[in-house]
Amino acid sequence: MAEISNFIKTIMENDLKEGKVDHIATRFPPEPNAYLHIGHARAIIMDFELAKCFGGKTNLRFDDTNPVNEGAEYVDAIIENLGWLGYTPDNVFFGSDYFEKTYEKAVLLIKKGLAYVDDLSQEETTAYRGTLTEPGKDSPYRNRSVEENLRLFEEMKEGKYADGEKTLRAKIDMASPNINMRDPVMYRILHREHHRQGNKWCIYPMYDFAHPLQDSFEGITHSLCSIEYDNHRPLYDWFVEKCEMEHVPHQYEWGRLNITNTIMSKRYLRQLVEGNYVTGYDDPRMPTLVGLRRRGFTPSSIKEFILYTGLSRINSTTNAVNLDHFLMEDQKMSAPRAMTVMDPLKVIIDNYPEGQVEYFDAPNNMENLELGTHKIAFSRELYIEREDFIEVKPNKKWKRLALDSEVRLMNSYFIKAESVVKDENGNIIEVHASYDPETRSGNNFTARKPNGTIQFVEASTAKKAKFNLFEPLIFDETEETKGLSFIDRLNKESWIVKEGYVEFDLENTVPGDHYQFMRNGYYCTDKDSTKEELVFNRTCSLKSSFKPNN
RNA sequence: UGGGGUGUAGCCAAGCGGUAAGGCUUCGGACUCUGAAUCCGACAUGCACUGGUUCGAUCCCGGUCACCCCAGCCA
Repeated sequence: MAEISNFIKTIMENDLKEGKVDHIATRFPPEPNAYLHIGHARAIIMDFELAKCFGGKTNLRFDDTNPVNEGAEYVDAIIENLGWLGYTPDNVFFGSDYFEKTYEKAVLLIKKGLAYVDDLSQEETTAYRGTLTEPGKDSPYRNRSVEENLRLFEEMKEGKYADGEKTLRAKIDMASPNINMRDPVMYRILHREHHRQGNKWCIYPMYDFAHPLQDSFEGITHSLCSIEYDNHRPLYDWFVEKCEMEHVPHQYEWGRLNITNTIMSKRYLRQLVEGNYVTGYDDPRMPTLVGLRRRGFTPSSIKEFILYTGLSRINSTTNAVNLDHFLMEDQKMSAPRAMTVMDPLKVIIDNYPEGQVEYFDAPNNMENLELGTHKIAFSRELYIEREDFIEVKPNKKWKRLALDSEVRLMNSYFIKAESVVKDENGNIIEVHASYDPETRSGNNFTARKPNGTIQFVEASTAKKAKFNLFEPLIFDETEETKGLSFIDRLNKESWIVKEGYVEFDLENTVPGDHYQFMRNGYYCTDKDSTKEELVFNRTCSLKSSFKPNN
């Protein structure tokens, strides 16, 4: 695995060296309200790998301080995804586990005169906050006595007030140029059932108040988050200090990772699912972990991608080919290689005995012979890829089949195309060819060089298959689509299904199996496969230096 | 327009005062029972721009420009 190296690691090294910390502890804090995607994978991998570098620990902490959208089904999915990536948290905690302790800290702040109960409505709060360029003004309730605040907060907790009627706010500075410091709300009233706490609470702490406390309770040393929280760091530090936290965690930010032409925001992902633009969160075109998995991405390919991509404080958009590269790197020595025909054209070997079928032993992976061999059938009737045949060779660079020229059928014989049969519209429906027994695979035949090597499948034994050829969801970014909503920019032609054949050997394949279908690229068996027909998702293509025009 | 963050090649990204790592992409060439893979080779006199300090600046200082984030009782 690639060695991890980035500015956060340097910070950790220095903190350790300078004695600022004596251990490293990180946490991955998802809110259980969405499926994890590749962006989360980066956070997970960084949190775990960075801690691992120093023999530290990493907690999984569900940030469930807002009962509105959160649910247990996401908890299980997140734990499962983490396991898939190969990580076992040292602890699994819930932010809601700390509600009692968090409440006590809020009381402490009230007692210190640093928090107050506010009666302003939501609209009024917004108005009082001021704008980016104008300072806010103090709430008329800002100077209530400690006793009154204590009583009111207690009453909030007891459910005496309706949602939105009151809030608990930190008393900081309504004129701060940093809007996050203008008396942020610490607690809001929400008469909602919590997925773990039930109806025990009707006040819930806000992220800004809860998060630093949770980090402290757990002894987190380096609290890593994305760059948009940069503005919240002063507040994070303020709460840690004013709440007199024994352990002092620190927040560090990094830039978000985007992939070209895909959408990562949970809101948009949800729209794609709910609008039936995709078949679900595990649609192979989705950037979710379950989607990538179904498409054929492996945990190690994702890890390598993340580790090689690195990180900085810049929000970056990596080209999707980078992802493909690491998948291919991961698969090339381990995925069995097999022949397929996705757009079949019948070839009849006229000089091959009718009714005879012979079998060849083909290596599963020419570069890794340890993977063993499989049987390839050969007979008088075969299918080749339609694009691998042309009547008249366009130029000397054409490396496929053409009339009067010879190619090697991979793992079997040389064949020479002799004539074609066309239908009434002039389309080629059959190619007649001859084979040369001398050129049998394994004979080390060197007397002639073939024009090239192409794939084939034996007609009577091949199994039907469907190939989902698609791009990950593409969101056009052109001049014409500028300003359109993301859903209107969605390229709906991004899923092409081809119906063809695979070698019958793949009959015993299981959903999730990986193959390289030679020049067609890497594929993964889909769960939609049936006994009659296998379904494959293209995971990534190979590079091709073939240009049809040269 | 207040505050904060960030600008190193087509895309990521190291570098933190001593003369621009690495990966991906791209382009040549060799090899090939995959037009793949592999192997060789090429690819920033330049670090947003501009002044200054210095023997020396991508690194330090000043100015300018561009992009991103912040006005939820979301996280």
